[in-house]
Amino acid sequence: MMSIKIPRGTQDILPNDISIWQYIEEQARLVFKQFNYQEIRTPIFESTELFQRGVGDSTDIVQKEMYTFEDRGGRSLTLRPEGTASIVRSFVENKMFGLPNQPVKLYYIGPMFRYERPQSGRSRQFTQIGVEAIGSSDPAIDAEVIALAMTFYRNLGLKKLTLVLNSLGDPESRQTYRQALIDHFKPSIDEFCPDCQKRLEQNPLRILDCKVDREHPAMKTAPSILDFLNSESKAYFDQVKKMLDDMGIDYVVDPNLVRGLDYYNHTTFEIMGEGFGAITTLLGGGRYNGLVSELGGPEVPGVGFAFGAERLLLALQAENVKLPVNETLDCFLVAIGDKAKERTVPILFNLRKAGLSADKDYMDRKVKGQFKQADRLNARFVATLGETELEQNVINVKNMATGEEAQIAINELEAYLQKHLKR
RNA sequence: GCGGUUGUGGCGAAGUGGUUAACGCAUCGGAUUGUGGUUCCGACAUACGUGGGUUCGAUUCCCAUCAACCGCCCCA
Repeated sequence: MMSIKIPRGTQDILPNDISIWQYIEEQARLVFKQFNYQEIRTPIFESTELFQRGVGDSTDIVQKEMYTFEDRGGRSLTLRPEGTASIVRSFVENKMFGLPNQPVKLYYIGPMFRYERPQSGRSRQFTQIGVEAIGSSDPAIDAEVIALAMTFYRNLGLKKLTLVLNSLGDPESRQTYRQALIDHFKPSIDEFCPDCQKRLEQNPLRILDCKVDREHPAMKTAPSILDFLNSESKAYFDQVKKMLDDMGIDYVVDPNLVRGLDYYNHTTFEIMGEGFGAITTLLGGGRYNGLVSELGGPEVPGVGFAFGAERLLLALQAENVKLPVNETLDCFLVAIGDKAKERTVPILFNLRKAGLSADKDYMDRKVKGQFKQADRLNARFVATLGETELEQNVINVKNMATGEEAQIAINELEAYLQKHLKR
C-alpha cells in the first residue's frame, strides 16, 4: 500500500526547525507591541465573494489561485489567499469604526493559501505576518507602517534590504493615468504578450509590471504615474517621503511598482531582499482607502503590509544571519539498574514541578548511551543515580560544560540545580 | 498553465538487464562490567517514487503518472 504523502506545496515544520519560527514570531510580536499594534485572529476561510470584491476580480489571485470549495450547505467558501480582505471584513462586521481608539491598529500571523506551482519561496500554504492601520489618512501612519516593517527586519539582522516606494495617487489621479496608459499602449498593443493585451482594458497599470515585454519601446516611453498625481496626491506622497527621510529610512521611488492587488491607492511599497539566488519581494503593502466602503463599511481609509515568513527565513539564510535559538535542557537523569530507574521517576517529576526542564532515558540505554542522549539534548547538567548512590540516598551531578562533578543528597538536587543554573 | 532537472535505507550517495544492491553519516553495542561531544571495532536498517510495457528475467530499457527542486507567469 502506498503511504499517504503531504499535499503538494505544503510543508511540515519539524521540531528541529520550530525554534526559529517561534523566534521570528516572538520578535514580530515584540515590534508590534512597540508600535502599539494588537493581534487579531480571523478564520482561515471566508465567503468566496469577500476576495472577489476585496482583492479584485481581475487579479491573478482571484482568477486562478484560489482554493475554493462548497460546504455541505451549498455556500461557496475560499481558503484565504491574503489577509487584508478578512481583516477589513472583520473591521466592518464588528463595527470597529465606532471604537474610541482610532486608527485601529491590528496585526495577524497565520497561514494563507494559493493554488500555484510550488518553487523556491512559493508554496500553496504559506505563512503571512501582516499589519493593518485602519481609520486614518495621515501620511504619518503610512510612514509608521513602513518604519515598522524596516525595524522588524533590521532587528532580526537583515542588511541587504531595499525599500521601494511608489504612489498610485487618489482615484481621480489614477483614473486619468489609466486613460493615458490606454492611449499610450493601444497603437502597439498587438506586439505585446497575450496577458498584456487583456490587461489593456482590465487593468492597464499591470502592463508596467510585465517582465515579458520589458524591453518593448513603448514600455520605456510609457507615462509615469508620478506625472499624473493631482496636487493633493502629490502632496500626500511628498509628506510620506519626508517623514521617511526624517526617520533616516532609505528608499527608492519606482513609478512602475504596481502591486498585484486591486485595492491599493496612494502609497504602495515593497521591501526587496536576498531571497533565493535572486533579489525578491520579501514584503508588500500599501494604502487602500476605498476598501472598507467597498466591503460595506463607511468611507474609512487604511494602510498595511504583509510579509511571508518562509521568504523571511530564506533571506535570513541567504544573509547567513545567526539567530539565538539554542535549545537546552536543564538536567538529564541517568539511571543505572532497575531500582535506580524506578527511583528516577519521582525525582524527575519533582524537578519538573519546580519549573526545571528535565528528562530521562526511556530506551534502556547503557550509561554511555544515556550520556550521549544527554549531550544530544544539550543538557546542562546530568544527574547520575546508581546502586551506590541509592544506598546512601545521594546523587551524582555533573556539569556538562565544565565536567565538574559533585555528590549531593537526592533531596537537595533541585536546589543545587537552581543555584548552579543561574548566571 | 508552460519549460528544465531529479526520484535507491532515517539522511547523503555509488551501481548493475541476471544468485546476498557498495560506501559514508546517523543509530545501537563493545574497547572503557557506572559517564558525553575524539578514536578504533562490530551490529542493525520495511531502499531502488507509483502503475504499466519490453524481456526467460528489470532497480537498470520504454511509456505513463505522481512528487520534489529550479525557471517563466505572478506573487509572500
